[in-house]
Formats: sequence, C-alpha cells, structure tokens
Amino acid sequence: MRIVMMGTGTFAEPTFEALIAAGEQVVGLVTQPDKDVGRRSGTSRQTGKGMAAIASAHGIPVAQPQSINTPEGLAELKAFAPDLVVVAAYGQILKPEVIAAPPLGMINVHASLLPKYRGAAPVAYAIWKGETETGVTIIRITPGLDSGEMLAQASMAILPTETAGELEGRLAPLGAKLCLDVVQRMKSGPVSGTKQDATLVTKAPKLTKAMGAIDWSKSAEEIGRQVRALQPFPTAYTYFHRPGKDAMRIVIRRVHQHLIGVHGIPIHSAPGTMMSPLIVPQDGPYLGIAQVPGLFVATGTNALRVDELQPAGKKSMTAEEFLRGYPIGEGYRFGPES
RNA sequence: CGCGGCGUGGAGCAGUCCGGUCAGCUCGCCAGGCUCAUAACCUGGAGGUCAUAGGUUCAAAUCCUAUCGCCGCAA
Repeated sequence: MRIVMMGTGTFAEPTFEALIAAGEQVVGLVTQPDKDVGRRSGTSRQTGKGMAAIASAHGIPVAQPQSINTPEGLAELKAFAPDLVVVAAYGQILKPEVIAAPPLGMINVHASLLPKYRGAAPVAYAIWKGETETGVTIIRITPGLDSGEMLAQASMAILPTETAGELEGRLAPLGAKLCLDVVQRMKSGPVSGTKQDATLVTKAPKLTKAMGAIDWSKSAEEIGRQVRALQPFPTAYTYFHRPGKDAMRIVIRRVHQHLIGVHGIPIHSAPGTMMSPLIVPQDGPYLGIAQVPGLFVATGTNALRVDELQPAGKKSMTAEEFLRGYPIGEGYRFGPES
C-alpha cells in the first residue's frame, strides 16, 4: 500500500516517523513550502523544516506545492500514485478533487476528542475552555472541516499547568500510535467508522495575535488558561505602564493562580495593578501573611502571579529577574496599549 | 533593500535626547559579623576596553558613520 504523508508542524512528525519505523511504504511527503521567516536570513521560526528533514533522512521524495488545491499542486500529489494519504497538521483545507485522488481516501490525525474542537487549533481551545481531558481522533477526510467518520480515538488528561505546546507534544505520539494502528487495519480491508454527533460539535478556529491581548478584568483562572492556551503561539501579551514612561509590550509566558489576599495583597486593587509583597499599596484590608516573592497582578477576581515574561526587544525572563530591573512603584500596571 | 527595539561587571536594569561631577541600582558571588537558624540583617571585597571598528571633541556609555549579535512586529 503506497502511502503519502501530508503534514507540516511538529505535531505531524511522530506520525510520519512511526509510519516509516513500522516499515510502511511511505512514498512521498507533501508539506508546506519553506518560509523564510523573520528579519534578514531568519534565525529561527521556519515551518516545514522538520518534516522535510525527516523525509530526506529516509530518502523519501518531498513535494512542497504553494497550494495543494491548484491543478499543479494536485498533479504533484498524484505523481506519487498514493493508495492512501495520511494528513496531520497540514495547514490547508483540501478540495474534494484532492481528497478523491487516492483510491483509499485520506485519513487525518486530529488533536481533539471530536466532534469537539474542529479546526486549526484544537489543543489551544481545549485548554482555554477549561477542559480537563482531551485526546486524538483519527478521521476519514471529507470535504467538510474535520467532519468525517471517526476511525479511532484516544483520550488523555490535561494537566493543570500544561501549556498548549506541552500538551501537543504529548498528544502527537498518541496520535502517531493510533494512526499507525488504523493504517495497518486498512491494509487488510475496509475499516468502518462512526459518525460524529452533530449536536456536540464545537469549533476551534485559527488563533490570531489579537486573541493574545489579556483583559485583566477577567478572572484569574480564565487569564491563566488563556496564557497556557496561547503558549508558545501566538502568546498572550499585555502592556506595561509606568507613570512618565512609554508603554512597553510584554509577552506573558507563565502565570500561577492565587487566592486574593493570601499573600498580603489588598482586595481593592483595580484589575491590572501590579504588586509585589515588597511594595504593597497601602490601602485595603489584608487577609494574608505569607511572604512569597513575586510579581502579582490584580484581576477581576483573584491575584495572578506572573512567573515568566518577555518585554519587547528582550529575551524571556523570570519575574524575579524582571523585578530587579523594573522594581514596581506606585501606579504601575498592566493593561491595554493605551 | 518591510517596520521597530536592544547590546553597560555573572543576572535584570538606570544613565544616552540636554557630552565632563557616570560608571550607578536591585540581585548574585567571596570574606567576616549577628543569629538556635535562614532565601533575613550588618560590614567589607572581587568583578566592567559601557557589543566591535572608525570619526567629531580639550573631553564620549552619551554625538556621527559602519559592522556584528539578540529580540519583537508585520508577511
């Protein structure tokens, strides 16, 4: 059975490698064109690099059409003469003609418990929405977005402090195992699937930069989930305001939730107010006692402790380091740009 | 030739617009002291060609030019 792999991100890599390692006949890889990203000769951030590297390491030919949906792109796929195409995190929506190209169709590794979280960013949404469990589903690809029959599914608990990047890292091997299993079953005949329950469908659309803006009036829990969901991309951010200084954009990398008052923080601080136990505004009642160093920010509910952040033009740093360089004073706050 | 920020002792920053009194701050490190004890406190100490190379000037971290490196945004 001639198999073509279609995938781009790191999520696809374990599946690709599993197929190769299992001795399946992987005859080609279709991946996104290499993009030079960044300033001059991009130091980092390239997409498609990893997959292409794996392919060349195993002597597997690679196709990188600008769009798979053009006649040219489709021709490149057909040139591999695949019986089956395995898709994982490819990044382009496939047209019916493309899906129909291989005789056995296409299957997709999707990082959610379908029918929940159909779309481009299922892992991030699962965290953002506060799910405690997610998983991987192998589906048959149909013209609808992630709406095909489910061929296999496995679940996994979401850890309380896990970021989307970390969770995806754990889901990828699970997906690889499931996918390989389905592929091997397909070799011995048609595999039946179950339909997705249309009433349970939820969407996980592509993430945008704008989604990273933190609204400090929301609950600490919600902001915490947002930060984890948008890590490592597109990242949650806010602006650092100091009296008499220009606002500074800051990416919030990691936070920790705290009950308000427990660490000597006054109850009535406006959302976004920055506090440190060393310099606590002298107002409002205190409930707490513990001296825990750190950078605390008032939210709509509790205080949130920021553990790791990255000011514009700087590298990521711990809150401790940040506070040495930018000791908190009165009127310091996080908030929207202006 | 897309836009922008940054490079100051081991870490994070201030100082740069308005050149000289600027090499500073918060930590870390080393030694000593205090303490039952500590990431607490006190005293003392080591450590920097202020990214690099030129230029302007009596004088440059600070102004000009070029180079290297790091980062963010936009695609």
